[in-house]
Amino acid sequence: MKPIDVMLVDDHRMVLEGLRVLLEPLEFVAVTGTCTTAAEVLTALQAHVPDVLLLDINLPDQNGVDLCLQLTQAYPTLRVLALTTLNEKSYVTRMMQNGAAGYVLKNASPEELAEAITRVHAGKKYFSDEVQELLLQPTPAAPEIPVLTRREKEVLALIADGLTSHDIAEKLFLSALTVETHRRNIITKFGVSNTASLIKLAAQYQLI
Amino acid sequence: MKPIDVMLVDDHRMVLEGLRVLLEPLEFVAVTGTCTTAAEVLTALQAHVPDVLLLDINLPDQNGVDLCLQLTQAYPTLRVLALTTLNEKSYVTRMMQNGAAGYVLKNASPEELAEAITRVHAGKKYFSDEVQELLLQPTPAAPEIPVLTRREKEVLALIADGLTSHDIAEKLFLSALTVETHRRNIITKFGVSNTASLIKLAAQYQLI
DNA sequence: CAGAAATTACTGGTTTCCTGGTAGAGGCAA
DNA sequence: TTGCCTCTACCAGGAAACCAGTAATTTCTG
Repeated sequence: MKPIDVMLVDDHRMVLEGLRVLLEPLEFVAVTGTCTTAAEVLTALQAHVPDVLLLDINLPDQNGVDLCLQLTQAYPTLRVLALTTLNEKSYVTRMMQNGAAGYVLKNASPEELAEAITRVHAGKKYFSDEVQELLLQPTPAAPEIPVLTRREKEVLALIADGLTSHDIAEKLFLSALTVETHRRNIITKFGVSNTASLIKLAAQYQLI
Repeated sequence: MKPIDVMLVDDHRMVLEGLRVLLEPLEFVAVTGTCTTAAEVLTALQAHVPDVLLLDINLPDQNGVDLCLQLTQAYPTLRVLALTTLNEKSYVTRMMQNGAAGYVLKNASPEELAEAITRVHAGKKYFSDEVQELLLQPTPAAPEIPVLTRREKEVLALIADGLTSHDIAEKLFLSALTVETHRRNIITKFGVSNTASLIKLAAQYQLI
């Protein structure tokens, strides 16, 4: 039986060499190439598309999340298996949305790597146990960040810088009464009743 | 001539295998052991102290910065060479303060690794080029964060939550005039003139 | 082109904040 | 025991913010 054709992608040569060594005893796996950059991957796949690609997320010239999308669209038979230290839900979901077939952490044992390669090659998904636990945890709801108009954003920034409505009016060539109206509208949108909690929320939402 | 006795420490086996492979061709280097945790290192060094220890910073059971101090104090002949992806000045300075003889990034070539090992074994220091550049960059001055008393912190938090001085007085069982005085003192300490910029700075300094 | 949204500005009022000053009591450290 | 710091509280007044309402003009979008 033809062994699974595997290509390795990681920005560190020592990781690539280590992977080679760990996969070498597996008779059903054949490591046919290694790359340290996204550019190298793109060039290599023009000549030869492997069955499975072990793909790090941190690459020097392009992040692995975007590269994954690019590759899985261009080569539908390719199975991408993320191999990373980044155990974060947002990375996992984005990689899967971009066509990855699996997500493995770098602390995986050779046996786990072998199983992951086998499963994704067979058309199945594979996740490290830790990653599965992570995915099962509820995602806190994103705060309802108010939508501000262009002028409101300007006024908010100046409020946060400590300017009074009178100061802001002078700076923006407006009437102080106009600024007061903008101020009122901003406060209403944030659902607060004074400047202190307005600025606190704006800082939390990184609007200032 | 006796080859340099080197021990490798990293939480990922694939990195350890990769390092082995990269160092194997070097006749003046002998890899005598590998460890994936701080506990393993401590046990191994009781039996045998190498000349040079390649030490990752992220370990599962103890961080490499503290381990470095522990090891260099217990084994004065041991040369510790940090090997990490963490290219941050604070890590570099802390590792060197804790007795490390060198700091190398994981993107180093085998030649660079060889040179680093040789130099630290000879009693010299070694830094990757990127690390040297990093060390030469000026460190931005830390902001002068005001020191608040216990009561001031309480009042500040409540101000940030949008309470008026009257509300705060009720909540803390104080006179509103007392709260006004605390407020004035806080504003003076921050060197601002209104609540908006007070709360913005407090958020920046992570005091609320 | 029409309708909606944004922007501008106003009236009149109340509430809150800020400023400058003062001072006594309690706790703590030298 | 003394001196300093923290906390408490007060006075008076002006500045600023907040509140509720209204409305015309400009810009944007479908």
